[in-house]
Amino acid sequence: MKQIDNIKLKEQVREEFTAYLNHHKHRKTPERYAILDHIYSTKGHFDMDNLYNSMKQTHFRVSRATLYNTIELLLDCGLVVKHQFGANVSQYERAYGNENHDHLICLSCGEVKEYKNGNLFIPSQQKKLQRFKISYYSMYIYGICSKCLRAKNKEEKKTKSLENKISHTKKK
Amino acid sequence: MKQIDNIKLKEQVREEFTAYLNHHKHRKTPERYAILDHIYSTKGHFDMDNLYNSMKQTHFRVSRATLYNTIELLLDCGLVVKHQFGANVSQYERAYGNENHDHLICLSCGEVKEYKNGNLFIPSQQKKLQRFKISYYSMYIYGICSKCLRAKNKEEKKTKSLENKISHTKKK
DNA sequence: ATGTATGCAAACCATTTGCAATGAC
DNA sequence: GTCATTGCAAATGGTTTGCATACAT
Repeated sequence: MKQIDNIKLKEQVREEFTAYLNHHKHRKTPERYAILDHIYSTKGHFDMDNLYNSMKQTHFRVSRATLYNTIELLLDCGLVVKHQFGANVSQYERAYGNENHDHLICLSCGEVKEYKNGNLFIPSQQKKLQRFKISYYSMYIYGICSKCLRAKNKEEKKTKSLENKISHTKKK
Repeated sequence: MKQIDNIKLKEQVREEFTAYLNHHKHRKTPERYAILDHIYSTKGHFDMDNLYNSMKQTHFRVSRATLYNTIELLLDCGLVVKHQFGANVSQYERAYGNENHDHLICLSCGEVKEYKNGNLFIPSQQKKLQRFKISYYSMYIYGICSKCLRAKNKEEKKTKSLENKISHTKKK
């Protein structure tokens, strides 16, 4: 069932890409379709290194240069979205058939989690932006994740009990 | 009047920074305060090159290494916010006393505009994020700005009239 | 046949790092 | 006096670029 959905999705996406390539008079090379297909074969975020390595393992290896070229096209036609959370590498994510979601980024460990918001982007706000044609938006919420919070609390407890001991000793 | 406000703001910010430095047992060097002061002397976005060059022109020159060191501290204590819109350089922005706003980023010309939203971040949503302690958030809205939209429309009109002429000629 | 797209390797450039000298504590 | 911080210069590494070759049109 899900399998079938994904095949359908891939077809739709391929068509959209073809339309884009035609309209802009770009060539329809096998590399470009292979990359698109590969990106739409997995969910979640990826970076160029991920993509390069995982494609190398398939029968279709493409150069890094082509990867960068093609991702540029995919960004331009809106099939892929680019993120730059604090780290040095850019992260990418497929955009078609991908529900809009925010990103929770932990400032401590750097982990990025998706968070499906309700309908954050209220139509009334779109009105105010008449003079700006919105393609998409990204919401990044920075903070401390539960795991790091717990670790931090532990740490503080330790420090406090240590401080108490010291002041206790001093009093003596 | 505004002058005075800014002086007050700078004082508050300096105090907050001092508290942070004390708490983390970092040294209170003149460079660090000079950088903080400089950042809070101007509004809007800046990148490291901007900052470096504009500080070079004042009596207080600091090295790039120190700039990067200090900005790290300022990010950590929340006095500065970092943005990575599509370009290769990171953009920074002072965070204290700076109303929360979204960023409209033009995919065509790369211009970044601020957009003061209402209260986008509704308390009810915070509830759902109990397990994540929010420090701040960034909303990036990508699209085409009014200037580029107009340019694009013009272009398309031109192309169409040209196409018409050609098909007209062919018919003949 | 033409010229765009690919792959490779070199170049680029923002950021990071190593280390000697400085100065905050 | 001690050791964190500064400044300089070199290193790093993701991304871009130049160019010869391949191949979509």
